[in-house]
Amino acid sequence: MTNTDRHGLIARAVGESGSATVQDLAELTGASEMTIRRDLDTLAAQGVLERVRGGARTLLLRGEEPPFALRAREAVDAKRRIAAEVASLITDGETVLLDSGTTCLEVARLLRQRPVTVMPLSLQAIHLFGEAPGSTTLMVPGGRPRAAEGALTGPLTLASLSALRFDTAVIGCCGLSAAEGLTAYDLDDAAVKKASIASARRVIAAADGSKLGRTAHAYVGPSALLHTLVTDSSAPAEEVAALEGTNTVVKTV
Amino acid sequence: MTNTDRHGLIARAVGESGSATVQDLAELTGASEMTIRRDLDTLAAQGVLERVRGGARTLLLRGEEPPFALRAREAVDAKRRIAAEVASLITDGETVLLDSGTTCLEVARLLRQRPVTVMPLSLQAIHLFGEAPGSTTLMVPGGRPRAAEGALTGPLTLASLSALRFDTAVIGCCGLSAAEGLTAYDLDDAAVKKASIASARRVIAAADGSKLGRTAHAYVGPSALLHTLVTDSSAPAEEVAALEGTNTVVKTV
DNA sequence: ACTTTCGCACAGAAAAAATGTTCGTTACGG
DNA sequence: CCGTAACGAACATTTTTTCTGTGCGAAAGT
Repeated sequence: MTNTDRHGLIARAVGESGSATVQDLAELTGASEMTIRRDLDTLAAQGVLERVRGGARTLLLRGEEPPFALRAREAVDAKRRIAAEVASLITDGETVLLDSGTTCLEVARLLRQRPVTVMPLSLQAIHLFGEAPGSTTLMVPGGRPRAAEGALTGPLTLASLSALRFDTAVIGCCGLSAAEGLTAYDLDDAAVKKASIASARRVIAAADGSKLGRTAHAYVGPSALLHTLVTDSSAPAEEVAALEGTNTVVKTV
Repeated sequence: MTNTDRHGLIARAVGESGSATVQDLAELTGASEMTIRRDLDTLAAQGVLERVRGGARTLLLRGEEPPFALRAREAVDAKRRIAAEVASLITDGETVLLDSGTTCLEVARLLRQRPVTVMPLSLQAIHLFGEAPGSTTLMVPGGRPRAAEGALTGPLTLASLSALRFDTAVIGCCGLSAAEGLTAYDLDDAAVKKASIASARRVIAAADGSKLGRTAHAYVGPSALLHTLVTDSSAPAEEVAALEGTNTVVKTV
């Protein structure tokens, strides 16, 4: 049991039951209470949960966007596979616009060292490219970083997007359905996605199955804007069929 | 002797004599040749020196800008002191534009956790703020990162600057004299500095003594544009006097 | 006032990084 | 084409760092 495993266990336990005491978690993981306290502090700092005296409480159940650190723990395998497929759809030499979100971050990992021009819309992805200046050309959009992930939003971001054109935009989403279209948790985020789609010749959406058929608050646009959707086999079949009816190519990995 | 010490020794040895063999360096540092090879690979990746068969060669003596990783090793103390003084000149609540360069990076370290709004012009500084989202508000400018430091330049950067106004701009420079004005190594960099100065109400230059009286290729503007100059005691006295004659307040730390 | 929880400080344990050695492979100079 | 020096991969060892548990006094809640 590594510390990361334990963190995962704790995050899941707290997330499922809504809250947990330090004692419970110590018993569950086999670690000492002191260790659990340290873990909880760490996870609280990451925005995974909220620290309360005696234990911890989940941050969900409030209609808010799940914290990035929490989302990053979910469906990692599916995201990796989806990202691999997306990366394979991108040809060397292309200019690529990379949206924020955990799936797109995986795509960023795969694009490193490849001869493409990339403009990522999150600080985390920018870090990835900035640290290993390989054959990839990096463009940084302006903006104000939002939340733990550092998703760039605001007028500067929109201005940067409107000044450029891309071969491909890789878009993540919080909700997607043929009926309700593409939706995001945050209005600013939605505006950025809208502008991203507008400045790319080809739009690839990367969304694991849990996103399909779901609708979030902020509307981005109709699903017909997407040229390709890459998802996994957990996607609801009827939703996939409906999306294919709107001229979107659906690839299931 | 830590590995960092050894890296410093190697960098200095190669820098002074122009080149060195693996054997020489192994003898000098007391480490094995394998370790030296690994060190040289590391330093080469950082852009401190160039790897050649049998040893390493300096990257200087070619009229180019000294690599960032090399500059970062020089005059660290002076830079820290200068940065501390600059940070003390900035009031809580201000909006601050932070130029690229090693000295400004030190200022960035000191501004973390302080309640100010900062827009750094280098990726390295953006990383600093991005990782510890304290009470500091971060703004990211657009642009193309240049060189190892990730100094942002280009039309996107200029557009970001022209869209905003700042209370204070902290400017680093490669050369500064009362007669020749403010100069930079790179034309793009100079353009960014020019725009930075234009969009700030107050301009603070941070330059250790070695920069004063020196002139680089790209002209930014007259020294009178600077409201305050923070430098250290190694600055040539006549140059300091001349700058004070152009309405610039000079602070020596 | 009493109990529980916290978190610091230290010591030991575990993990990670750095280093040295060996040895087969590769590049350069005759 | 061969010999020599240099290189770098793989492994063992050492060093450093990080993680973890325990004891104890302080702080928070009841």
